[in-house]
Amino acid sequence: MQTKQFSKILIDWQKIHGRHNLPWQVAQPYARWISEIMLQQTQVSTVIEYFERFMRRFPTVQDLAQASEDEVMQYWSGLGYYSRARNLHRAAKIIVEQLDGQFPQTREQWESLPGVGRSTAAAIVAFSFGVRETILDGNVKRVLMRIYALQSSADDRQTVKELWTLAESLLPQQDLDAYIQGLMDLGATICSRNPKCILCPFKERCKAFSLGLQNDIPKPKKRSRRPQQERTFLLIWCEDQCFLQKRTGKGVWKGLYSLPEMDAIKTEDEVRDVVEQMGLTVRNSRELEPFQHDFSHYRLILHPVAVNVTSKENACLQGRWVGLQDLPDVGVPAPIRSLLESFLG
DNA sequence: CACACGTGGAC
DNA sequence: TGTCCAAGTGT
Repeated sequence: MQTKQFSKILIDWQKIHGRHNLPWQVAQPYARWISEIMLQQTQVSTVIEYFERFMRRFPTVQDLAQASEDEVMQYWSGLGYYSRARNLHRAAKIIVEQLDGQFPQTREQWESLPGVGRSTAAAIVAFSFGVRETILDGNVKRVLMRIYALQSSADDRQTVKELWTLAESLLPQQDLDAYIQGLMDLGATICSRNPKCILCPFKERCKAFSLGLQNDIPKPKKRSRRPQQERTFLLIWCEDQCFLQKRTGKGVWKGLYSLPEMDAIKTEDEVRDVVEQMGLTVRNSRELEPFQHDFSHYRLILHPVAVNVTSKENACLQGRWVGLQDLPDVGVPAPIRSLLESFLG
């Protein structure tokens, strides 16, 4: 297929059937940057509310740079992949303090900021400044691999390299934003995992469709079985508040507030000992129903133990006490939020 | 370079 | 219930 023909079909389709009223569809680098980061590995329908709330609280890069990390995490709470929020905050400080509040205007400059890779950088400069750069996200990979019937794995190093080259070669001279948006819209709404080929503007030209291979491309990636981990979570509570600690070490949920944890499944007595060692006096305790939470790379079985203590006063305790009313103002992992809401509510 | 990094929805 | 995976990046 000719480059010009490919882009014309896509742009014509996008203008009629694509998405035009998403809240970040403005030619402003700040809004584009925030939305692109939020949209990494996250669906549009999930992002919309987060984006609008985030932009109300941090309308400019200066507002974001000046905010505390805790507050940024609060606004990201529930979205997942929290390194995105930490990197976003770091990058905002760099833009304000080192770049004099001026946004980069090239893909390479954006890529040097934390959390911004090639595809995100390309989307930001293309949508904000009309720079002729291509993206290559999951949508674009799927669309191109099907249209050209590329049967290798979408993660294959050589294939990815070829896809970047192919995507660049297909870039039009006009209507760049409709074209890029069209690639993503087509991938998200038509050329999805279970493609709706009948509705596709490329149905007469798609090699995968003509070969009946649309459901086999791209090849699903083989995933090793998830290991399972059991951990005990301490609901230390007093007067309608629970004790939370900020997670700082390696592993998931860094930067969020969560319950103190212990390895493996602990008995009530072991938990009470630990709480007493924290300098608190235990009034009583009880085990709550265990539940599971799946991460992309492992399964966690949470064993909550509620421990009622006599006082919140303790100088050696590093953390904060949180009640149901405060919960919306704290960055908390999704399953912990759900546990706290049911326990405190 | 394979793996860590979250969550919720689709099937 | 299991599995896949959605506008990827960092290490």
